[in-house]
Amino acid sequence: MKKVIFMGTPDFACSILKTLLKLDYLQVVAVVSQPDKKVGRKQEVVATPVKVVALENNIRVIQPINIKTDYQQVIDVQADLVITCAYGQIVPQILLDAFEYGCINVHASLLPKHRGGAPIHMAIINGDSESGVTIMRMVKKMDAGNMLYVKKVAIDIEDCQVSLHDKLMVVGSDAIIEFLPDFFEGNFIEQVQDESLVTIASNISKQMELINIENSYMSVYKHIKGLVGWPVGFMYFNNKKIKIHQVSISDEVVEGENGSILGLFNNSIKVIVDNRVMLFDLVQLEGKKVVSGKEFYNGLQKVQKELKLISYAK
RNA sequence: CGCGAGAUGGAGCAGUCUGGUAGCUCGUCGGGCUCAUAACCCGAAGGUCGUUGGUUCAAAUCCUUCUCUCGCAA
Repeated sequence: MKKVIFMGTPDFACSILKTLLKLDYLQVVAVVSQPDKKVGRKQEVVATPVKVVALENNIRVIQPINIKTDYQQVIDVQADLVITCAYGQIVPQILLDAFEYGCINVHASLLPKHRGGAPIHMAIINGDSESGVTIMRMVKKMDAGNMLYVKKVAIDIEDCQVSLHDKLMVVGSDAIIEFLPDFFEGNFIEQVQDESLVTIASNISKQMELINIENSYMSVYKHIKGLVGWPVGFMYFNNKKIKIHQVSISDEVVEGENGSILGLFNNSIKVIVDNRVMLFDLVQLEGKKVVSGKEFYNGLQKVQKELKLISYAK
């Protein structure tokens, strides 16, 4: 029975943790997660998803403020292996060296592409045709360690950040199940990452949430799709922010200014992008709830229907 | 007490500044028309304008209490 420490924070990491809990040849002896944070307008203190799962399973939870200095209690746990997945802090070298089997990480991209904190978002925004999960050794440099196991998945045209996230949760769990037995046996190959192919998927910045409607059709579409769920891309309409929560493509070709609203198709508004029709299915005006394109359109005054969706304020 | 927006028939909104007839785009129901579209035409039902109290001859509208929703910031 191997003793494992799991380190992770968001929902994505939960599925990995749950998978580990099902394996009978190892025991999760502790879980490390980010400190509870104040969230939302009311600033309520909320536990991380991984912490919630750990507590449900009566596993000890360690939440270092800064693991760079606050690592001793993790070492004291005395485990054989550390598995991390979207933990959110840089793990110091002393921890990387502290365990017999070392530290391995489950990363939601096909390394060396999309190293960093937002690999799923960037895979969609980039228009990639495939993604996957890479299990790798951890080194000091972020997501740069040797690759141990890769499992791919195709990205469909309709895939958004949320659907790819869900796919990768399944793939990640499968990868763990397939890989770990061989890993403990020493039956695996380490592959060095090709540094010339590295791309960085840093966390989504404020600026990246603004959709530039002047870009090409597919890049606008993929940009919106990549931000679905969180943080959700936006434009401006009538001098207010409008978030685009869901979008579809259409083959209809039209001439006209970008952002013009042509009317409705089913429950979506038809918007001109790059001389083609794009369907905005779910939108949300600043201060309002999420509504279908149809509901949004019904609420517009006659003059407002002449207004355009634009990518700059005023 | 972090900043801000909002609550109006079943849905989404206007009307509030400048108090005085409940409005728009849909949906629903009834009827008509029809080989096109988000179909079209005629008619109908449906709202104590979120909650409390106040000002006034008169409050959706002005002041006030509370509740809930959402955007931003974290």
